Amino acid sequence: MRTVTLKQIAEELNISVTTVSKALKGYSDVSKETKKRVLDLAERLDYTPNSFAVSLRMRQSKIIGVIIPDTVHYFFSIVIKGILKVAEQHDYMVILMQSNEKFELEKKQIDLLLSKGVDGILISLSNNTKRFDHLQKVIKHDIPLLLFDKIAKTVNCSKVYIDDRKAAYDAVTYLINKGYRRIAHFRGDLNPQNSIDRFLGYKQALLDNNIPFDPKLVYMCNNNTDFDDGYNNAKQMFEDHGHTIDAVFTITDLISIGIIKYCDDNGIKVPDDLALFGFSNWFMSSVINPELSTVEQHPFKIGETSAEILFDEIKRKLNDEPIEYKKVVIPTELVIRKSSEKSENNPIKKVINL
Amino acid sequence: MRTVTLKQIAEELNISVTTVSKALKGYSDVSKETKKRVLDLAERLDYTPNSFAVSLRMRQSKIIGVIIPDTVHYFFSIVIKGILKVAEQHDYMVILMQSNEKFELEKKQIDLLLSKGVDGILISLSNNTKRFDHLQKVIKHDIPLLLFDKIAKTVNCSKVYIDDRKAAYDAVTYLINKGYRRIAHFRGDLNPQNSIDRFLGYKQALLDNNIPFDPKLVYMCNNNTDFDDGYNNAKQMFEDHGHTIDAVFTITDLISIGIIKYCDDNGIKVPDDLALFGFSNWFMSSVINPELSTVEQHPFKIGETSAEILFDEIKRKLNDEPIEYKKVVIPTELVIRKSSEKSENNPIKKVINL
DNA sequence: TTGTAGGCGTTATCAC
DNA sequence: GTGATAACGCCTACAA
Repeated sequence: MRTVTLKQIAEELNISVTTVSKALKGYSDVSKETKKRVLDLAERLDYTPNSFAVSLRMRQSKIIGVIIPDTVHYFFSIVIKGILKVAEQHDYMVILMQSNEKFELEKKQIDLLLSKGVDGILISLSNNTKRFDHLQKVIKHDIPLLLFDKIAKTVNCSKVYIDDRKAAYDAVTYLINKGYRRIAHFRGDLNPQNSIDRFLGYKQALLDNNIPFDPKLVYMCNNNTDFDDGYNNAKQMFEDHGHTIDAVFTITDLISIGIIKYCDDNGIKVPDDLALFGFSNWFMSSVINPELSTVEQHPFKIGETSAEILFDEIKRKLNDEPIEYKKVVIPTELVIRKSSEKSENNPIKKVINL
Repeated sequence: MRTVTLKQIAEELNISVTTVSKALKGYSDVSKETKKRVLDLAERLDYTPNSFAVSLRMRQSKIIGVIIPDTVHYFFSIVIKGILKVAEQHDYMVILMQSNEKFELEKKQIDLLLSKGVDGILISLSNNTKRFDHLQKVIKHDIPLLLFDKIAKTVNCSKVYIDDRKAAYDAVTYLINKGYRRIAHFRGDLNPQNSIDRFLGYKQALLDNNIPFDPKLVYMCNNNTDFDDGYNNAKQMFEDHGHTIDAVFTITDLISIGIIKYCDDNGIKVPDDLALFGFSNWFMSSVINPELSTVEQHPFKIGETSAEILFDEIKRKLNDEPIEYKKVVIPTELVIRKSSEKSENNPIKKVINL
């Protein structure tokens, strides 16, 4: 099917392209009658403007780019959902790319998005991104840019994230208040900021409660922080410390779930023998046995907020209004479930706002 | 930063735009020297072609559209990963949309993608899509279209899917061969084809093994087939039938996981009191206790294959080669885990190719 | 080997 | 109220 253009409508109606264009866009200086004729014909021919031409002319693509480390990730898939919802409301489309945690790929994808002329970019950095020239480039091109979740503090643009340190602090404090004393931490890689911050929050909570920090109770999850890390580290921990550990605070729910598995396999009872506290509130955590206490990050909100801010910046740029970069910290919440509650008759789920 | 165009390069070098264009595209009829000068300057100015102009001129966007019912879905997030991988290899970008299982939204999104001039569309239909005019429109526009997973048999285009009926048949047959006789089925909504097909496979397996089909053993999951459906239906089932049921085959892993939860809460042992067999091999199923037997659908393969076929069609269309629609059935596999194995010393995981 | 000219489809300016 | 014209940036047949 040959796609229909303004020109065709104009010829059919024996009027000029200009008039057709104006009629279609509801300009006031078109007679009611011509306007009706144009609209009718356009409707009948199922006219849709050629978006390449519009974009070329208007210097606007109505597309934003989104780069995340991985689509197969409960957290990110919800963030995406939030972004898509807001994009839709703003009549925008979303190009999605995943960096697979590779810096080089991320860099290339930024270039691709720039060359595609997207109106803005949302990105959650890969764990291996330590240089930010590619982000500077976006800024230099004057394309609105927003970092979410995995952010870089030194880059000058808007950011949406959570306070990992506080969230971890709250979780560990909760455990301490519950009476747990020897609390281990299964942390993530040394690099990513959230791994560092959650560790620092853990440490601070101990110190603020006069519990000595023992580096021997900190285990590193190198394997991209997955299930096996939890399982294997649990094994190691019990070898190292016998059953002297009260509780474990893990950088991610998945790690806790690995621990649960190890405990299941070895007749260790959660939470009675070992309490667990995860991070992220993956769906899985609410259905596993025992249900896992964790930190809710509100990924949908993160996605929504990020997109809202980006669209605001896009609009401002269009109107030549000044843009001030925003830093939004999405509040987290502790989700208390069975894995951290020793006594039997606790409520299954209560959410604590801190 | 003002973005640099061919014209600017041309002016700077005192040559024509044409020559610059040719040089950049490696045409043979440009002197080595001019070519070098152009390339150098382009490099230095960080020239990138304006993709709107290119698209307008070439009638190609280098973008494909993907519509899925929901991003927050283990299966689809892996499909997306497969699509993104292949798209990247083909130098294509992907616009992602989600229909939220709404027909109207799906329809609107098709229009948006068409108006955006995407080179092809991959779609997994919403459960509420019963009319296909919007798909016909895509075909009429001569835009390559491919349906995956949730397909419509009557639409004339390429398709990638699994044989739900056979997969269900295999799963239930497996249970029967294991000795289970009274096997219930928690099915999905009446409409979606996969819900119907899995039910039919279940039924057929019973009949082929001389086990009478008892409609009372079929429970409907209306609530968008989620965790609660499994939990509540399990409750209902035990009320209806006491402990006379051997096993349950569920339309989705999540339903099985709801059942596991109910059993946990009520002292019913899986698999000893009740065996379970799910569908989809969600990640969760491998870490829950007991690990869940299920059907592997190979979503990554589905994504890859779908994208490959689409790009092939896009290429053929460009070259005016004939296109023949493909129907690819991705083979499924049973993943046997603990939830279906009564005796204690079975291997934790074995994959059976059927 | 280089350049001229036309056109992709749309929009904006300005003259009639 | 209407339309001619130019421009967005690029590509390419054709002329020089």
